This record gives sequence, C-alpha cells and structure tokens, in this order.
Amino acid sequence: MGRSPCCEKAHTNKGAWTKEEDDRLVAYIRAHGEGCWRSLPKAAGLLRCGKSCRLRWINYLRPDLKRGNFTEEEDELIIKLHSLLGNKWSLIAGRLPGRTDNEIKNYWNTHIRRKLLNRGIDPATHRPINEAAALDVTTISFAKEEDNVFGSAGLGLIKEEVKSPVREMRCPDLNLELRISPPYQHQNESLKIEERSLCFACSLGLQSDKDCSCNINGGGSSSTGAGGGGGVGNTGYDFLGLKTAALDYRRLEMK
DNA sequence: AACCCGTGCAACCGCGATTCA
DNA sequence: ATGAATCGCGGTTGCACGGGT
Repeated sequence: MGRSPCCEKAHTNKGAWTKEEDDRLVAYIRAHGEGCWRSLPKAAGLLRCGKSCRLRWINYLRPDLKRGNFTEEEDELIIKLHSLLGNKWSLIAGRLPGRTDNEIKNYWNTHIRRKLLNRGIDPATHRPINEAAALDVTTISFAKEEDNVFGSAGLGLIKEEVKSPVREMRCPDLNLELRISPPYQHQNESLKIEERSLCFACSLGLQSDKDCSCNINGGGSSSTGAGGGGGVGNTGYDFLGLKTAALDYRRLEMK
C-alpha cells in the first residue's frame, strides 16, 4: 500500500521561510495552539506543508528556544548523553532546555565530532581511537524476558559477554552499550531485592510502561538511582563519569 | 575580482510509530 | 482487527557565507 503524500507538493512553497510566513505561523499558533499540523497551513493561510510548519515552529519559532552558542557545560552533557543514548537526538534535546534535536544534531556533526576526534576519541563509540581496535570489551546486552538469566524479575540484563573487537548489540535501536570497569560495588549490601530487579522498561523510567515485567509499580517503586549498569542506590552512581544526580536518564521523556 | 573550498545551519525526505475511524 | 492518516524522528541535502588562493 502506498503512502499518500502529506500535502499537495504542487501548491506548497519550499525552501527558506520568509518573515511574513513566520509571522503568520506564529500568530496562528499563538491564537489556536499547535493542534493538527496537517490542517494548520490552510487554516493559517500558508502555502506550506504541515511537516514544514511543524519543523519551522519547533526548530526556530518556539518562544522558549535558547538561541546562541552552546556552553562548555552543554557540550560535555551532550557528549555524555550521546555516549549513553547514541543518536537519539530528541532524547538528548529533552535534557537540554531550549535546545532542539535538530540543533543538537547539527552541533554534534559540525563541532563535537571534531572536538572528540581532536581528543583522540571515536565519536561513534566514545572510546580512544587507538584503543578501540585492540581492547577486549565487556558488553551488557538487553533482551526479552525469555532470554533473561535472571528470570522475569531480572534486570533485563541477559549476560555479560567478553568479545573482541566485535560487539553484539541486542537492542541496537537503543544503543545503550555499557562498559564495565571495574564491577560496581554497591555501598549498601542490604539492598532490597526489588531495587535490584528492575526490568528494562523501569530502568529507563517507564514504570507505567505496558512492557514492565518487574512488578514494582504497585507500591513503593524505586524512584531513585536504578540503572542498567548495576549501580542502584539513593545517592546516585557514577556511570561513564556521569552522576545520576546530573543525569537521571531513567526519567528521560519518551514522547 | 573571481573562483574554489570548507563550514554551519535550515529545511527536506523517508520511514517507523502511533492514533483514529 | 485492519488500514489509512498523522506525527515525530534521524539522516541527508542544499544553500549562504567566509576565508584562502
């Protein structure tokens, strides 16, 4: 089955937006809200595709956007988030108020990639370029429940694999590869079992997710510091040098 | 002055996910 | 349950601009 085009291309403008188009779009959204993007162009008197209007609003016209250069702190946060999430630009943008996914993606490709390369770090793997080919790497993979050696209450962490240099990605679309060095020692040995048994959905902060299999939702779901890397606790933990206090990635919004 | 090339960024495109009838 | 419509994301493209020759 073919997909119908999102708009009639013959009667829409393309390319750079004019001031007048911007004004019309802003005025319409101020008056009516974002609503349905498909019908918005016609209602606003714009000869533009709905997708184009949405992009223009989100990436350029939204009043809460922070224009201007990225700060050093933002740089480092983007690098750390990218090491965790890969090219999930919308999730990364969710942790940087006033920045858009498109902006961050562009910034990554034009500045940060080069910055990391200059540091001798592979921007794709976040490993030292020289080291990347030679290192034995311990990876953690996430898998469906039936593959889970911890059973249905497990972390969604199936096993540790020592491979070199090929890495197996069980959940490639999430790209949450974890490097372990050395094994994390929890400070509180009396850790409650339910705190250690978050399913993968909960480890990402999706406690209400229908895929949740760890049964913690009913009462006293752990609201702090869980995590796939084995670090669990109320004080947060250091994952890739990133304290969960600074990055509670379990709460990343999954829109 | 003219041309070339690299860079940065806005915008487009294709497609998967989600919603709706 | 199914298929169409719509949304949203990530990759890619195209263009303006500035610096070098």
